[in-house]
Amino acid sequence: MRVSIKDIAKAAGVSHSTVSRALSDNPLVSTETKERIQRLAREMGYSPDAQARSLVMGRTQTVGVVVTTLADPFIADVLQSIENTAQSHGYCVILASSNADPDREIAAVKMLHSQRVDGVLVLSSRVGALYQDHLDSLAVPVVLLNSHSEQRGLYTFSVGVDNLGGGYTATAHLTAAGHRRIAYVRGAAEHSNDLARFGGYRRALNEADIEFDPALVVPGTGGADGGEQALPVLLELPKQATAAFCYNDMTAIGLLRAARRKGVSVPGDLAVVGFDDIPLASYVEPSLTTVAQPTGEMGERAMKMVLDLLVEGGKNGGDVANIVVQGALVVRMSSGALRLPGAMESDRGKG
Amino acid sequence: MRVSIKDIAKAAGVSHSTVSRALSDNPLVSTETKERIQRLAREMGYSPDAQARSLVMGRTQTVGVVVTTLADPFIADVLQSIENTAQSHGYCVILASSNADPDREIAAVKMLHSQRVDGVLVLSSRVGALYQDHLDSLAVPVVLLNSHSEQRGLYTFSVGVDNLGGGYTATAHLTAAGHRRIAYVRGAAEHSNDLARFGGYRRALNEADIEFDPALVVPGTGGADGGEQALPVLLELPKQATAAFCYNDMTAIGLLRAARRKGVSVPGDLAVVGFDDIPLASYVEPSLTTVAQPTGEMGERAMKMVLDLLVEGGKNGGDVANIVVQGALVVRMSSGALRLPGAMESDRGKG
DNA sequence: TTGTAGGCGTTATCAC
DNA sequence: GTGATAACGCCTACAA
Repeated sequence: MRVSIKDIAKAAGVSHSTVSRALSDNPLVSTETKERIQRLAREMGYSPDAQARSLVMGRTQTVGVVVTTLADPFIADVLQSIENTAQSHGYCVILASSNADPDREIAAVKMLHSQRVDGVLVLSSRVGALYQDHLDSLAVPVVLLNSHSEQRGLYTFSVGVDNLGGGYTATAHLTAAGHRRIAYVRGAAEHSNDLARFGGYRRALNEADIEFDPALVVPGTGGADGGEQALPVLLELPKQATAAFCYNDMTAIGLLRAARRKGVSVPGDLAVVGFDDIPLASYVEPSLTTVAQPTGEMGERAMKMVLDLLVEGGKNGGDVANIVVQGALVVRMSSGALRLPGAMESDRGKG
Repeated sequence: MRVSIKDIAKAAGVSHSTVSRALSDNPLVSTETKERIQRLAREMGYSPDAQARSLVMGRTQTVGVVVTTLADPFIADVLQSIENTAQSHGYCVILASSNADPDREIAAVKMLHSQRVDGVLVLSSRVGALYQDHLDSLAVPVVLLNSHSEQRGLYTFSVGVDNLGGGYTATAHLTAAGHRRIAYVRGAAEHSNDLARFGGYRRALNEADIEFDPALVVPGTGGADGGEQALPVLLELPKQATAAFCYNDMTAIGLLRAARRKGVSVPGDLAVVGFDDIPLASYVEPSLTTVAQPTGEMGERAMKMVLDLLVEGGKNGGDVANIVVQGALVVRMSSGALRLPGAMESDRGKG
């Protein structure tokens, strides 16, 4: 049988209100009875009922996290960090995955609504107008993490990496090494992340007094296939590129793979830099120079943002409260660095 | 303002019980009023309060999932599948990560207890006696997924891959290719998974009339470092090994890396087979032959098991109800196959 | 077919 | 200090 405060009250010969007070360490209870009750509760295996508590408190101490897919290691890492932060603040995480399917997205939001979560975090999604409306109807703080939103929500804030700065850093690393013919392999068309990273690329070129050549911008997909398809395009250029900055690591890895097949030496013939620093990046051959997204920091800051908004009301009042974190350049072999690759950085995938 | 059934009742001019019935599609309500109420509920933006409902129903429609770390792609994949299955059955998932820390493990269980989850899934953990006791105290079905338990729990069931069968398949693949000096690189010492895979290795040798040579069994760690350290040991063998079956993919990948550095050709000088089929496996050079764990199937079956136990009472009555799923050999380049590697299998890591 | 009343396990507001 | 009593939002006998 499940033991409630009433059971404890009976056993202790007091009223259930006294038990409630004793368990919440209310100073209005004599130390003696307090201790007696707390001991009793422990002995009887009492566990407070969060549902009942939320009902009367109006707070569930719960946040919802909507992810597109857990197969993406970036998302998994951020989620891990969110969960850690939530846990250490006494919050628990309800997980909902959408597979980027609009129907499931709104189903997820409805579910979180019914669960009366105190806040919501949305990871790596494209938040359309309809989705945004549903999020708004929750009337709880919403933090978009690495997400692209078409429309500003009433309760919506965001955390993301500085894509422009990252693109700049990556490209500047190549110009500093003396490259002047630097290609940019794009991600999915018209994605704001892609646009921003591209902007950083152009700024770095500009700063190095390199004239921008549209021919050096080749389309991609955001996946490895995009990088593979980019190589032949690069090879057919009248004036060869000596380096390529790719929208993300998967694109870069596709490029690496294609290069190996064609006998193009990396970094000898072509230096390559990616973006994200997924686990794969340190294992490919040559290991990939890239801009690391601070997943841990992003998850933690996003979760703390929700927590803050919970105490401050949390309605978005015009003043933008969006956080931009900085990526860090991780220099490995693919960009022509001379130093040895770092030690193995993880032992993921133990079976 | 949050709208409750009472608000709807007022607006509709009926009692709240009628509203409750109408919303749960109870046949005792006239179709007319039912439709009127349902329309009203929609217009007013009603969302049922799951907490309140659980309180009276005694069921939360919620399961807890305890993971050691989300950084492990195997765990992330299984979790994804669990969430999908839960969602399509109207359940929601509360996530708790433990980082394999005993304190956090029991904290997680307590939290899930307070949340009154209807069932719990534990992923890739070593479930010690203390942990098991806490799980038992929940008095809800517990399914251990790919976990090693020291002690049988009262409400505990399990789902896991056939490690022995997988080890056999992997090794038999090598014997079939004509190898007779086959090494086994172990995982973490004394882990039951390792023991079972090793058992499969021995069975395959036996079946191929190859005498077991203890010198061919070299220690590992379960991580890439284990594989790296294994190579020199293999090279110093008086009678060279021509193939190696590794405890898992990370071990195999470490071995591959070390081989490349030493100029040992794979699969020419040494054929290598792993276990798990993590995403990395198809990207390393040469791509890794391995035994794939059916993560999707495992997650789905584990979740369905919980669901089944929920209707059937769910106390473990002696008759073992443990599920063993089969791994599938994925032949790539590292074992000397002649056919080309498959197309890119995923585009993880879009940033 | 509908309304009334009670209770699920808490916390909070009163009196005493 | 402590004990009744009333919520919180919902479901469900039981009555009408």
